[in-house]
Amino acid sequence: MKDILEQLKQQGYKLTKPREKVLEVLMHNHFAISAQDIHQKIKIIDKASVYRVLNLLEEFGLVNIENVNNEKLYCLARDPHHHVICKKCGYSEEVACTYSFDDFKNFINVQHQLTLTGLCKKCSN
Amino acid sequence: MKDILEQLKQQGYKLTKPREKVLEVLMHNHFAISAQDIHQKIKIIDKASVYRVLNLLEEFGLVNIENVNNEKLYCLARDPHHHVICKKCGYSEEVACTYSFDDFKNFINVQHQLTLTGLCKKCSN
DNA sequence: ATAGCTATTGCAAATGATTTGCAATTGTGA
DNA sequence: TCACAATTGCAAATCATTTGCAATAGCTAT
Repeated sequence: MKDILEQLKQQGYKLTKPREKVLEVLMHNHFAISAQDIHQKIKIIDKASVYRVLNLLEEFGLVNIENVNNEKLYCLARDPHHHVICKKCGYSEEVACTYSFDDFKNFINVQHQLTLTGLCKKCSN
Repeated sequence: MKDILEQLKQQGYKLTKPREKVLEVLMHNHFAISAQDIHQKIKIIDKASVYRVLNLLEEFGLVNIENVNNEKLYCLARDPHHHVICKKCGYSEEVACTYSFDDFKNFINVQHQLTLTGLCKKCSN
């Protein structure tokens, strides 16, 4: 986490409580989590600020994003991996990222976002 | 298109104008398009109905979905492929889908949704 | 330490995509 | 053609995310 905060600081961004807190939650949460749920865990921080921090992290490619039920789920971009997420209950499991891209001729700064959704065993009964 | 409508009919769904019109737009549009833009092209159909049709198609796995700027983009699921989409202007190009999944032990009915976003040449100046 | 400048925050209100309740309409099978 | 259930259009509600702005808090130089 220090790494990331330092990295941001080097870019001229201040080291603030919202940034620290949101990163803390992401650090301790190995699965994809929504902005709403992050805010739930750190109510001291305003929801708008949670969104602002997440957008900053996204801009720097520091988080992976997945979309489930019209809501973005965030996860720190450690090793490239994704999640299978149950559409009903939200249960998820890690999946290694095996995707490799050719270079894009006409695009720069391409980021990918893979969302795998399905029904977990429990919910499929 | 007849195929899809027939397929739905076989499942007990009625053959209605909204379903026909939305499919028509998707047929003629090889790139990812938003519900809003679909509605723009067929204003006779209510926006709510456009959404209902799209959700139905999604349920049946007949469309691929990508997420750009908090908005879902739909594309008929013909051959497995995706799009690189410019975050700024919306310009997009097709990309073959090279993703292959292992079987999932604890999930069924897994669908994948891959979104590639970046900046196109024009917008990167 | 302090002062001062600017980035960042919290708050409340706005936005915008998507969903929903319900009465009216329409497709389908008899 | 009739009757019934599914589906629509409309308007209002939801819900995630964004934004304007005044107040606050980092950071740098003194």
